[in-house]
Amino acid sequence: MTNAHPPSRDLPAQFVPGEVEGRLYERWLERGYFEADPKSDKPPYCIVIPPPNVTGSLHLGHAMDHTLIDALTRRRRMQGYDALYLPGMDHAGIATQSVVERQLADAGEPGRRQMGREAFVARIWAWKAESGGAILGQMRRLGEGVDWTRERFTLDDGLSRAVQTVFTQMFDDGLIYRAERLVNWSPALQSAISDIEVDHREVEGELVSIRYGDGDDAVVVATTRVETMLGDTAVAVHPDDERYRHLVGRTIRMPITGRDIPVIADDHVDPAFGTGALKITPAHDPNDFEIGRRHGLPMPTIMDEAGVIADSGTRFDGLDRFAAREAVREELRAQGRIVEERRPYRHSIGHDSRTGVPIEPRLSLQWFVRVERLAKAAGDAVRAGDTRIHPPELASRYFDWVDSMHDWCISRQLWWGHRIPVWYGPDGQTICVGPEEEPPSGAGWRQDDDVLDTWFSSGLWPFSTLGWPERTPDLDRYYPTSVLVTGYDILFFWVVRMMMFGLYAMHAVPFRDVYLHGLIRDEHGRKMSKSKGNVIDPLELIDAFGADALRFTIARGSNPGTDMSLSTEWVAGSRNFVTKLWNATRFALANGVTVDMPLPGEPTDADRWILGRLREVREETDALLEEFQFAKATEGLYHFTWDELCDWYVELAKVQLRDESTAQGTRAVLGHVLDALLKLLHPVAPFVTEELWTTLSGGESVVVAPWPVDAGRPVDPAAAARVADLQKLVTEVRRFRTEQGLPDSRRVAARVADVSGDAEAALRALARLEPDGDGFAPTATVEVVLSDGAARVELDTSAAIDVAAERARLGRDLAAARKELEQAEKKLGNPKFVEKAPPTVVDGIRARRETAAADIERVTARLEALPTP
RNA sequence: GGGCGCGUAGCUCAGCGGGAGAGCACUCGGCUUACACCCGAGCGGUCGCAGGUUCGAACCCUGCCGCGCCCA
Repeated sequence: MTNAHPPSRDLPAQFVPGEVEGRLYERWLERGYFEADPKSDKPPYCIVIPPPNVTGSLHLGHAMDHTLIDALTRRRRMQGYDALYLPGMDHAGIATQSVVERQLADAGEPGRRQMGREAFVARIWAWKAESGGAILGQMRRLGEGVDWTRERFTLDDGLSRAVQTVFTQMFDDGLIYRAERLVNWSPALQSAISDIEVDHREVEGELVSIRYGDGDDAVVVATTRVETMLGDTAVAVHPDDERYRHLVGRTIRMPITGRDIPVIADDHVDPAFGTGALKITPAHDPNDFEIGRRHGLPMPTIMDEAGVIADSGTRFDGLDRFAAREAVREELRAQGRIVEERRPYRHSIGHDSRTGVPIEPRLSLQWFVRVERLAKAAGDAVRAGDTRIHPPELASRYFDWVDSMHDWCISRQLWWGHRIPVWYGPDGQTICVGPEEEPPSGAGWRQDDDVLDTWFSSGLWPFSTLGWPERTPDLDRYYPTSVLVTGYDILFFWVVRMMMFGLYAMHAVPFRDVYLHGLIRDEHGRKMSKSKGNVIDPLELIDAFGADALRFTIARGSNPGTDMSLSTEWVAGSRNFVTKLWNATRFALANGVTVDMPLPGEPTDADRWILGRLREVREETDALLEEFQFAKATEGLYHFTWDELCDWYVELAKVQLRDESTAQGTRAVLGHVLDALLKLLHPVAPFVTEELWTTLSGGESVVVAPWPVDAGRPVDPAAAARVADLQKLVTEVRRFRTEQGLPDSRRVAARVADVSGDAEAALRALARLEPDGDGFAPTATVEVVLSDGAARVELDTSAAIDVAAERARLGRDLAAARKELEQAEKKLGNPKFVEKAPPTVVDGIRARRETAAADIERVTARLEALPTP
């Protein structure tokens, strides 16, 4: 293999992320590693980005999406797939329009209505050009392996064509209709919004009981929105309610408006609730609307788009709805109409999820998607397993939603978005104009003013980005996409819509797997919010600790469907891990390690052990990643790297490297393990692994290096057991030293019995023991029961030992062994246990009993041998 | 009100039928030629409460208490 960049075989003492990340990323782009190739003979793998809003900047939620998607696609690329991570952004209708409107207001410029539609939309485009770049820059900082040649925007020409095409098809299929309905109206946005854009929250309001009518004909009704009485057109009671039977069919005179309204009987009135009589305001309450429809009641609208009382024919016209509430209440009070007031009265009301303003149900003419058939298909596809939801617990939420979905209001009274492709003619014609058709011209024709809900276009994202409605090579190859990665919070907003549209337009699910991650919270599990001041900016974390550290932290915390807590300390911990990896590789390089050296024909126990562990870890990592278990996979690699490779193998390697007979084999094993480990870590920590792997291997790039399918060797249980014994022995001697206050710098003469030659050399190095020379006079003995019998280390501490400390140490050992013996004997003393438990379990307990008994005997002897004070 | 989930070491979490774990924090000792962003040794928990199933329960079942989320 020829190398464009001959490796320099050594590394700076410190990894400084800021100095290498940009350079590496540019190199990856130059070489086109991230560009997909539909003509390739490799199997395809595709993930489309959940498009961030152009308004914003990357927050930790995005960083999580992006880290996980990038990890999945990088791994597949290494596994030999033609992997496509497709980037793009969402025009985010309401959010973006609001931002620009606020900018205009702040700058004291004319508002959008004064500017006019065309100028205002042009203004947003200009702003988008400027702000859209911020996110792209942040994605590069995170190291995302996206195919920039395929970047898309929900409002670009191709995607707009896709929107128009789907709209037309659905219109022709009768799946899109226009109707006057009571919709969720946001007085703040002055637009309709869909059900899921409404948050229901408890508020402290008031419940006011009002008397309508007089004398025997009086009826008391209660309401939390007194002002709506201006739009009342009936009072409803239950047909079987004796209290009101005499009133049904008669009229009752309203206070303030002086209108006579009918008393009607309707089964839906709950006679047990309140007085059993209900005021009916059909144009301003969903239930009242239904009752009004059933009884053919008039439906006067008494508020305008901004929530200001209008056309009520009363003096309250012009008052904001909340001011009107007070004013109407006071007027009623003055007229002696108020029977009771409960305040505060806690009840749940809908709020516009974007602005937080209470929703005003409003009767208006809007466009809807008839969802029944589409939602059923979306549910069935998951039931049939065509798309799998991870974690499965969240599938039930999905089913609940699709199985009881209401028609979707898709028109928005905004300007920024896909304009509804419907034209109205001078004689009342309504025609839907497809992308290949010319809109009607001539006097009296005009296009619908509204734009589509943003989620309408994001719902098409998995195929519109691949070129639909054209039948492009990309579309043929990458649809259905492989996985969708997103937060569970937009399961309904987005995932359901993509399922519905994908099945409708493509007749196939949009993705095979859906991985739903949780939210990133602060270090105490609280939601991050600007008002709490606990928001962490991912770029600051990248600046402080490097992109790899942030990515590693996110991956390590991502259990399916579960929120994670994150603090700078955690990211610092990941940075430390990256540093550890860096230094381990530096150690290898300094000792002449390269990859592809032939593994030793006669590996040492340590070699066999670490190669076996590598095999196991690689298999676990693969299995976990296939199940989207990012946290567990990452955690496993963390511990393998730190606790096994660095803490033990590298230390043992130092001994082996000093010995001619094992030095070369050790280099080969270290090279082999690091080669595989760097590859395994690359998907989550791309920068540091690239820098280390290219230096170590001289290879072109780990981005395109093959995934280590054959890493390691089959486990050698005997060798593994001997290494475990050695670890136990070393730890026990270290413990003795610590208890005796013997610093590491102080070598202690020791005589070792019943330990193999190799192990003894390792023990002496790791426990800082020196040979027993002339005049060796042991002052203490450390005994350890190992898998094949007891080992003994006699130590000459060259002074009287601290007997009290040693007595304490042995005392703890004795207590532990006694507890162990007691537990084992209790179990074995239970005949039912011996009879019913599996033999392997019983044998295990027996072995523990024997070990404990031996420990007690040994420790007791040692204690007795100690000099008495 | 319905549904889902969670209560395990000071904090954040993993473990989900057979010996209570991790990271951080804390204590003690160390600049041991990869690493002080480090090394070594430790401290720390009636696994929310109460019943039940089982030879055996943090783990399965039931109830209760507390918390979160989604939907009404």
